[in-house]
Amino acid sequence: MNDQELVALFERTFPFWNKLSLTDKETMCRTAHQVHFKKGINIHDGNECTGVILVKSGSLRLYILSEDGKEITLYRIFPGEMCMLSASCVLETVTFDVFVDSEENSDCVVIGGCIFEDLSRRMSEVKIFALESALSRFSDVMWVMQQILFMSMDKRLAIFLIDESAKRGSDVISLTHEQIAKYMGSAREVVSRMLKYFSSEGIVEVSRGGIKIIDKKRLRELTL
Amino acid sequence: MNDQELVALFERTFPFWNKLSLTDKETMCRTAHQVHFKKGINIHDGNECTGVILVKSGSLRLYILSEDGKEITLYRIFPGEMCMLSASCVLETVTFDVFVDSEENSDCVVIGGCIFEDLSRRMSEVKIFALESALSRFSDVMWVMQQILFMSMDKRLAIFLIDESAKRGSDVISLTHEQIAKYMGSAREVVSRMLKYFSSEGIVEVSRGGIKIIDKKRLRELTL
DNA sequence: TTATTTCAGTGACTAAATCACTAATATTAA
DNA sequence: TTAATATTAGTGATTTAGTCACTGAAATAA
Repeated sequence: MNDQELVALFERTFPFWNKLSLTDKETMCRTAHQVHFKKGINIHDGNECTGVILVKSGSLRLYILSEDGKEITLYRIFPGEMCMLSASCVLETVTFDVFVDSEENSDCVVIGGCIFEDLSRRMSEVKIFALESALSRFSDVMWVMQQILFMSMDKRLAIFLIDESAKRGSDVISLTHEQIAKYMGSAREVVSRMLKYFSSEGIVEVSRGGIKIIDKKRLRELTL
Repeated sequence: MNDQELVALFERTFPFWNKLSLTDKETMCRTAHQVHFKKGINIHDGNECTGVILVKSGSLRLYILSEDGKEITLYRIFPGEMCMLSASCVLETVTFDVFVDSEENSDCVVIGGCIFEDLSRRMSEVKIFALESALSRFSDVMWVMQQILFMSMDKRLAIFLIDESAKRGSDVISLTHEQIAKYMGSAREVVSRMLKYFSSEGIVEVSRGGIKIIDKKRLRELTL
């Protein structure tokens, strides 16, 4: 990715881009790291301030982690999207630890925390953008929490499968039960058993590493 | 509460107060409602934009509600604190519904949503304040979620009792099992049973409408 | 004092998570 | 091409927490 492409990326990601001084623009371009993350590695672990991560390709998963290793996926970050919560130093009001993993081989641009922090201190537009970005994820997280806290497993799994199939534009979902459980904040065995039930009802067809939706109508009914 | 007191309240609540124009200050004072809420009534229900609520006395409870009536308390608001999430129109990025009840007879000052909205559109300081206020609650909510999702009931109850006793500065906690269950996002029966167990272990003493902490050391150990 | 409401106790049941293990399928290395 | 290893899935048993349906005790109001 050359400088021109980087500027174009920043321009469409940051609404404040054109209000920046030339020096600031230059600094951002110069200090931005282009990083490739291999599938399955940890990118951010709540301790250091990794910075603002823009996803060019692949996808990231942001989650919270319990002492005994249980993970709850808060949301996933797809190409064109951004991860603001990994820039904890920019957002002093955010005090909980999040973890970010790459789900696939992912190409990202990382803007160092202190660069962004400095910018946000000097320019209210930048600060507002950072706060709004973080806050909009609050709503995503609350949707996840409402699902976990209020909905039955069959409904949640149905919602997940419908969403996933829509997102991929395919009736085949290539995920292991383990992965699905992680995304849903549940356990593999629970997902396996529920999929077996769905399968016995002719709603899906399960095979190693994949689920095929057979009866989308029935699945939709389960989401109501 | 007279005008002078109102100004003093605004001054210590809103860091942007002194940057407001005289007209804006005047508008805020004139339009602010002083409201008394009776114990146990619903103040905000996610539909309308109630506005920014400042608590002078009493306390409010902010919670989410499931379709079948289950409540999860996100946080409580005490004198000197403020509720920004009830001003949904100011925060377009917040899309989930919250409910607010008065826990006790409470005296509040309510600033209409549109007044605050107008202000936050014109002045970035106000917008930043609104966003930061909302975002700082994000962290509170995540702490609640981590408790519900990751901790066992005995640990959670121990934490709750320790917190509550510290907050009241007393070893006697005057709450019903029902109330405790609501605060903890659990069920009355579960709380009752766990309190019975604590009581059998000599950690607490339970009586109608109250719990007395006997062995704070043991209770603290449970929170680890 | 009685009636009603509020609060707490309890057994039975259910959902989901956890544990401990087996079996099947892929992948890698010899 | 096997054999070895790793990954993925299946399953019964157990535990935890939440739900349901009910009883009884205590407080408050009529």
